[in-house]
Amino acid sequence: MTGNNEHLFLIFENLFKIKSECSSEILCGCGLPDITLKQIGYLKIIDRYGEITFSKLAEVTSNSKPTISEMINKFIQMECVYKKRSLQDGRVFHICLTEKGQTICRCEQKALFRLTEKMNYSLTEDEIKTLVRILKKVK
Amino acid sequence: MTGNNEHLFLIFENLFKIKSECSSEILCGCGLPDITLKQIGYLKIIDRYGEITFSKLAEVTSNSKPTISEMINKFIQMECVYKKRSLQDGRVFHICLTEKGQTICRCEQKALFRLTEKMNYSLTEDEIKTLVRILKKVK
DNA sequence: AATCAATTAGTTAGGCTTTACCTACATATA
DNA sequence: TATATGTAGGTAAAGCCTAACTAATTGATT
Repeated sequence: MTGNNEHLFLIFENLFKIKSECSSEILCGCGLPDITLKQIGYLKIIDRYGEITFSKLAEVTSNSKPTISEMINKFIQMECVYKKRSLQDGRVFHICLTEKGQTICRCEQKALFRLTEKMNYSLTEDEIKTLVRILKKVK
Repeated sequence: MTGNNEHLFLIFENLFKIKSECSSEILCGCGLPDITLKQIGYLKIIDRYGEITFSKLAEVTSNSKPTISEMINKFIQMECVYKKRSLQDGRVFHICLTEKGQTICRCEQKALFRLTEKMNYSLTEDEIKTLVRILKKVK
């Protein structure tokens, strides 16, 4: 029992390490070493909406509009988002993620995808089926 | 191939989600919602040394000594570390992690351990052996 | 239909608090 | 005297705010 758990721990520690190396690599590739957790959180909200106006973003993040203006200006400098003027209403801007912005907020998913690619590469089709069958049971 | 990868992705996404729920739970349990990544980084350095003096910590983190004093005072308030006066030299203090401090910087390991416990609980011994055998191959 | 006031979206200016640093100087112990 | 740590006071950046501004739209009124 304990021996098994020990083994499992070491095996999964290795897998988690591989994944976190992938995500560090992806994030480093964006060239924004000083990005903060808060900023990533806001990028994720923008990603969730696909496109969002300043007012709506102020509303959903419970911030004032000037705070959002400032934040978005910084994001534009960082090349994470861009502004798109609305055709219906000239006062309105839609905030969209750039490629880089998407990479940052989907970093963990991309890293996980790389990990599964590595598995696909190292394992046979049968082994993968067995793996899926067993791990499906874990709740 | 692609189908397999898709399956693997979903299965592991679930496992990673379970683990990250565990680590959030552990961290929330510490009652320090405003702790920063920098602070956690410094706690990990203290953990690595086991016990460390102010001067040494200033040296290894490339900070000035007053910066360390200030940081440690905050950590003491947060109940993450305590000071222990050296018996050999009354000028020297050793900085040690409290239980809470250890919990914070070993949070990811504890979460991984909880995940493997869940696996142990959900799977048979044979399944675990198969799992270990297969996953050992992933590089 | 033309116009002008009110409303709305976003910006600018200026200010506050906290984090995370610093230097210069003070205190206690060796 | 030299060394370990502490105190005082200061800086820059992050992340927030309010008040006042500009530009576009809406809608009531002539």
